[in-house]
Amino acid sequence: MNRDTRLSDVLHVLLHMEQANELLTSDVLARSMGTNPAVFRRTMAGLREAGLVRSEKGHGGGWQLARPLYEITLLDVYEALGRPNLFAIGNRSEHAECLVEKNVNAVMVDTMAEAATLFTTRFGEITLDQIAPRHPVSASVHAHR
Amino acid sequence: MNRDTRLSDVLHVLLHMEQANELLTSDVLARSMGTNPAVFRRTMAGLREAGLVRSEKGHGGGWQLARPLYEITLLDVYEALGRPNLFAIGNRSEHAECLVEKNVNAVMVDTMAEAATLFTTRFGEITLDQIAPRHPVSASVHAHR
DNA sequence: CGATTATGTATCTCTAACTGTTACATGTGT
DNA sequence: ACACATGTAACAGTTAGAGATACATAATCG
Repeated sequence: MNRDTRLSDVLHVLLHMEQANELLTSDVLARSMGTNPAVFRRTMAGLREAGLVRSEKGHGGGWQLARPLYEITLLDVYEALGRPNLFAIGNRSEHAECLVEKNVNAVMVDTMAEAATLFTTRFGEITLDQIAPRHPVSASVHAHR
Repeated sequence: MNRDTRLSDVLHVLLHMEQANELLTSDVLARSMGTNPAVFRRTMAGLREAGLVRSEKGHGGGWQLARPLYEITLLDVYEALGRPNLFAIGNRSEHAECLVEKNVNAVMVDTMAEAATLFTTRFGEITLDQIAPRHPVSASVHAHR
C-alpha cells in the first residue's frame, strides 16, 4: 500500500512558491513536485477553491499564494486537499450484526478517532511560516529527483 | 487505497476461537473471516510464531488460543501481524537535500510518530477479554457476509 | 485579430501492492 | 495406507491511485 504524499508534496511546493515571489507555472511547479502539470493542477484545485492560492491563465500566468504563510495552517492545506484518509488500517465491514465484531470495530474506531483528533490538532497549530527555513534556500524553484 | 483489515479480522476470529473452546479448522475460521483457508493461514502465521495461538496438523487438527484472552493485548496481536503500517499518508522522499523538504518531512514524521505512540499505547492497554461480549454470542462460529 | 501560452478538466492507460487462488509438500491420527 | 489438516510457494486477479493525453477555455502579446 503506497502512501498518499499529496500533503507533503503540496506543503513543499507552497513554501517554494512563497520564496519565488512571482507567478510560477504548473510546468515548473510540477517538476519541483516530481510529477507532471496535469497532476499538479488536479492536486492544487482544492487549494484554489479554498482560497489558499490563486492561479492565472494565459501569457505570464501561473500560481501564487493568496495569503501570507503565517495565515495558512497545515490543517487548512489538509482540508483543502479534501481531508484525505489518514489511516492504512480499518474494519472490513462497518455495520456488523455480530456482537464480537461490533466490539472490535468500536475499539478500532475509537482509537482512530483519537488519533485523527491528534492529527488535526497538531496540523491546526502549525502555520506554514513555522516550516519555512529562516533564510531563503534559493530564489528559484528546483527539482529534487 | 484500501484499508488493511487484518488486525480487525484477526481480533474477530480470536474471540470466536475462545468461545468455541475446541479446535477449529482454517476452513471454518477463514469463512468467519470472509476469506479462504490459505489467506487465513498466511495471516495467522505470525500469531503462531508469537505464541498467541497453536495450530495442529492432521486428523482433528485446527487452531486454538495458546493463552487466555486476558493475557493477550491488542498490541500483542498488532505486533504478531508484523506491525503493519498505520498511516495512509507520508513523505515522498525520505532523505531530502532541500531544506524546505526537510522541514516538511520533520513535521509529518513528528506528528505520525506521536500518533503511532498513541496507537501502541491504547493497543497495549486493551486485552482481548475486554472486547469479548460478557455472555457468549453463540457456541458456533458463523460467517458474516 | 490571430498566435502563443497557460490553466481546467475529462478520459484513458499504466502500475504497484494486495488479495485471492491453486498446487503441492509435510505432518498426524485412524 | 488413507484421509484430513496445516505450511507455504507461486501464480492470477483486482483495484485504487498516479501518470499521460487531449482538448476546451482564457488571457496576453504582437
